[in-house]
Amino acid sequence: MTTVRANIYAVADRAGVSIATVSRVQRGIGPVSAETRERVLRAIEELRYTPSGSGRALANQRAGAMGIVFPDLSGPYYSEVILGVEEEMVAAGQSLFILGTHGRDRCAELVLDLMSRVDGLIIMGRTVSDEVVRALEGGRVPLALLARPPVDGIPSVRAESLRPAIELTEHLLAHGHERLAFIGDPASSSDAEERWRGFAQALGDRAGEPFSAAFGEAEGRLAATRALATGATALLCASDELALGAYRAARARRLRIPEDIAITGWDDIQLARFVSPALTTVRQPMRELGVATARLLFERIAGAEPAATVLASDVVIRASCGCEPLSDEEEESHQ
Amino acid sequence: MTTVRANIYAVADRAGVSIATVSRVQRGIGPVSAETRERVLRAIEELRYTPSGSGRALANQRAGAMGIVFPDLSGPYYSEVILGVEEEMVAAGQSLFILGTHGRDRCAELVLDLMSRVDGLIIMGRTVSDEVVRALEGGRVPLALLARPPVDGIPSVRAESLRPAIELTEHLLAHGHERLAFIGDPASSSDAEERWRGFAQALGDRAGEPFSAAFGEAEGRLAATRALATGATALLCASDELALGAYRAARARRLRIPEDIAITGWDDIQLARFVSPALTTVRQPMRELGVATARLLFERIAGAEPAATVLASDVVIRASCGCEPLSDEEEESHQ
DNA sequence: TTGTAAGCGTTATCAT
DNA sequence: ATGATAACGCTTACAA
Repeated sequence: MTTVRANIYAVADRAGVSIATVSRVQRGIGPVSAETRERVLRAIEELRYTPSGSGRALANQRAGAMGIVFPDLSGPYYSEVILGVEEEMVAAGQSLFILGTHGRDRCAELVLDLMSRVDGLIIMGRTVSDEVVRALEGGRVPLALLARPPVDGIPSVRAESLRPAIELTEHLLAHGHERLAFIGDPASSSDAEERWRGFAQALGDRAGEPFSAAFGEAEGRLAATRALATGATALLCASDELALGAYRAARARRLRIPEDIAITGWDDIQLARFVSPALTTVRQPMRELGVATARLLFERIAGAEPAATVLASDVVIRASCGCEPLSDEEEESHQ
Repeated sequence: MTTVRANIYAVADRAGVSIATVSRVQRGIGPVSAETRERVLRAIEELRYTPSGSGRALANQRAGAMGIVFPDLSGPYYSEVILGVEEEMVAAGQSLFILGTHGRDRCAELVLDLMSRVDGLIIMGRTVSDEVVRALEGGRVPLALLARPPVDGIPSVRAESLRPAIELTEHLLAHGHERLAFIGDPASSSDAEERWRGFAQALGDRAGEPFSAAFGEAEGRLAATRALATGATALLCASDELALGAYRAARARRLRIPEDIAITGWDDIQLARFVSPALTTVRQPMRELGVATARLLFERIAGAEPAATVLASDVVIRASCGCEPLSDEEEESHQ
């Protein structure tokens, strides 16, 4: 089954040349006579020769690969961001390793192992602690952080959360709400934490406490139920998924959205446009987050010291906050 | 910035032993005296030594990595499947490369390059032609196919489409529909092709022609508009995204779903439960597809000749076909 | 128990 | 224009 692979010596033998010549022909560099090239190419073809990645990596002293460590691939957010990274990497001729931590312990070992196979590493979100990040840095290859704040000198790319959170909270206030509640766990990620901070900042001493919930529809439903029990009339949720849970909690209580209870989300997943009423939320530039992080990593590898980047996020007003629904045309223009 | 990395010689020097001993200690195999081990471990720690992946791969004659080639990461389907692959790979101690083709040409080169870095490769969907697959096989490392039919002797894992397509079509027929239309492009993937075949088979000479559309909401809307113009009263869509497009086409025509027009999807994305009316669709075991393919690949690498696998898909009846909506409790039991 | 030395498959520097 | 040959960093007989 596993065909024995032809190596550069086999090709050289077959073509009656040295391995150096084969290497030159293979990579299309250096001086080779047309006739020799012809012979070598034929041998390569006949033997179906492909250079070994590890041999090449060893000789080049570079793996030609990068890695990304992410918490989970569930939901549209992570996959979109990773897709951005992937496209940028491939465009730069690099292969991309992915490693999901899935809340696993011992993932530091896995990250370390991954690190030994790449020329650069992206660490996304709350996968490993700042401590581990510090330990990793300087260890082997350059790091870039994604969707988390910089750690010491290690730059990161993330989307802004504070300003949109304030804006959204003030928007709910402007709708006349007095009892607002925050659904989400500030401890779960730096993004969630910043959204909570914006909420609290806009509300001052009226902020109360967050109704803690991990990301996820079921958790959102539970937390929202608790919030509703306190008499809240507006729910600012840290993710669209949580908001969907809140929708269900509201329905279970026979509350109308937005008349009885206003709900907002975060991320602008496809679903946000389709639920009824359409969800007011915040759009993050997911793809761009990935692209920008890949570029940041390249710069670091090249020896530059790029600054941390914060990309803009935009509040998308739809109907769940109490505003008039957007027309289809207005929706289109958002795409 | 890029710290020079300590290699096995540096550690050996520091500990005053040979590189063989360092290697033994590092991997925890072979006889080493407690005292020596101690010294070596200290040196490893002080120098922050991690074995080079490429050096190791070269000496071991195995990369310790696998790869997956996928068409795109958009939508929940691909990311879920890839997540299944990733988890299984990591559980088996393998790293995972991802390569998206995004409809690129010249991706055969990229695949070839990837192949030279891995011990096994998963090829998903319509990324590369059967021809290229054949050329790849036997070239270097074992292959496993995912979401496409086996090619020659190369086994694959996929979800059944024919039976559910027939079942769904008959269900629409049972609702009294006489003019059914298929939305989707049978040429876009083997899955779509099989769904069309099931549709056509159940309908016999009443099947007509498919209203071709790539996967995607916008395409679905266009194709559905054309289908509606022919007087169709039931639309079987090859994906949930297409079905969402069909929803919009129906709304634009002021048609009620399901009273005036029945619509079904495929995939059971999260959205399917939230649109109104809830979407009747077909659920594929996405995660399991990934897991099963990873296992298949491992078996092949181990020298076995595993058979192709077809996993079951289930029709999920909701409201868009004309049935009574499921209660929340019934929904839960589906999860 | 430890060390020596021969690969593993490339690239790159010299000679020729 | 081509060919020896020495890295690259590791694993693994085989010797001591």
